[in-house]
Amino acid sequence: MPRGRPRQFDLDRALDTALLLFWRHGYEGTSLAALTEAIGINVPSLYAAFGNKEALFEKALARYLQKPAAYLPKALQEPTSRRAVEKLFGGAIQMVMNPHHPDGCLLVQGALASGPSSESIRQQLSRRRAGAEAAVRRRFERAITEGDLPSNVDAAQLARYIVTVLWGLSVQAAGGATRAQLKEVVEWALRCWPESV
Amino acid sequence: MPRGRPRQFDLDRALDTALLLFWRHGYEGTSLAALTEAIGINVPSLYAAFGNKEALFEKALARYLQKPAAYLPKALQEPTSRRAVEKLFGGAIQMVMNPHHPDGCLLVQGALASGPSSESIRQQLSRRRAGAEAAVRRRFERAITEGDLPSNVDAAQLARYIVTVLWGLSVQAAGGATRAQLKEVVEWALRCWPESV
DNA sequence: ATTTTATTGTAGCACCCGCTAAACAAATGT
DNA sequence: ACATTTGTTTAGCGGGTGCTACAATAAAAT
Repeated sequence: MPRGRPRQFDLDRALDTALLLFWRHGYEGTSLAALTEAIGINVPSLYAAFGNKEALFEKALARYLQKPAAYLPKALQEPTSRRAVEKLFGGAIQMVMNPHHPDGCLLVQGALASGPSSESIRQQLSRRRAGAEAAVRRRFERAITEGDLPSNVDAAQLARYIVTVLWGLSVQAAGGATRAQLKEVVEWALRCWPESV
Repeated sequence: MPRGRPRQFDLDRALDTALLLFWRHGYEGTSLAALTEAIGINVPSLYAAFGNKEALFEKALARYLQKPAAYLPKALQEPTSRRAVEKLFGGAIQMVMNPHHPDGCLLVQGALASGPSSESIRQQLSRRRAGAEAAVRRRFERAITEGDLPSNVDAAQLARYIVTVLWGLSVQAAGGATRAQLKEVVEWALRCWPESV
């Protein structure tokens, strides 16, 4: 057991609660008062545990990527690129429409546009989105070397198209689309899939 | 000339300035102080002219739909649905990448997620997005009756797919994508276009 | 010239923002 | 028992938020 007085709340549960708030209301739309009230602690405890609002968001974001957004790297492990993308979209819809948490993707809802004080958060989310796109691109590059995708396909272009639809799904989810509707969107999106040979 | 002391600033120019700020920083990220400073007036003048922050945003939004976002209804006037969609995406890219104003679409950047105090703005933008989708859907329904699109195509589904890509383009633009990259995305998006007959 | 109407400038409202100092409480180490 | 370490509590900081009362100003109407 550590030295001093033991913490009276669970760090992970607190992070989960913070994640939900940031997810639903965005970085700017989530106040410290809302965070501390939802977690059930008071402000100094939050600061002692997480640093400040920005650091708390970053830790919540890391938690987001490890848990709800883990469907993405997992989907890319599918044996074929086509099945990877199908699983990617399937996982995205399942996450984005999960009634246990807000609709949409934190990488999009967190801070698309923001005031000057939240610029760094905005940029960080932008980088994370670029990271997701890069992961998809690398998967397609591998698919090309494996003959799974035609060699005349530009992996970067295809990846950018796929994640563009992905971010679009997040916007649609925020607008109240249903799961069935998003599935239809994905079906349309994949009709252009380049057949091998 | 009206009765009292004449207004010392131009309403339309002020609205344009407000629009740019809301567009770049979102509704929540734009403070009254930033607005009045950018317009060059002080707060009571703004309130006398526009009501309050919410009303100002709504008027800026109306201006946005009439000017920068006018490409959408205009594109739908093209003789064929295919050319309408091509022009729609072309216009979107041109707007979303215009160096004279922020990257992205106000309907997406304005308030995707927000705090409780901006809920009504969020919902209003959501309704506007749904309105855009409905306009595209109606154009496709017309195309089906004209034989321009196969009758087995679901106009609502296709419209939802198209605007999903559209909102995705806005997110990509906010992430620093180039015009050429967005054009490639659109090219991929349209490979699935249902051929007539 | 005076009254009327509308806009502008000054000043400040109540409230919320992110954040922190200082005292208190609960555990461990010696 | 006592000091040390750490978390919690209370209280409040400076500054920003959206917004408004009030007086000064500039035009038209009489």
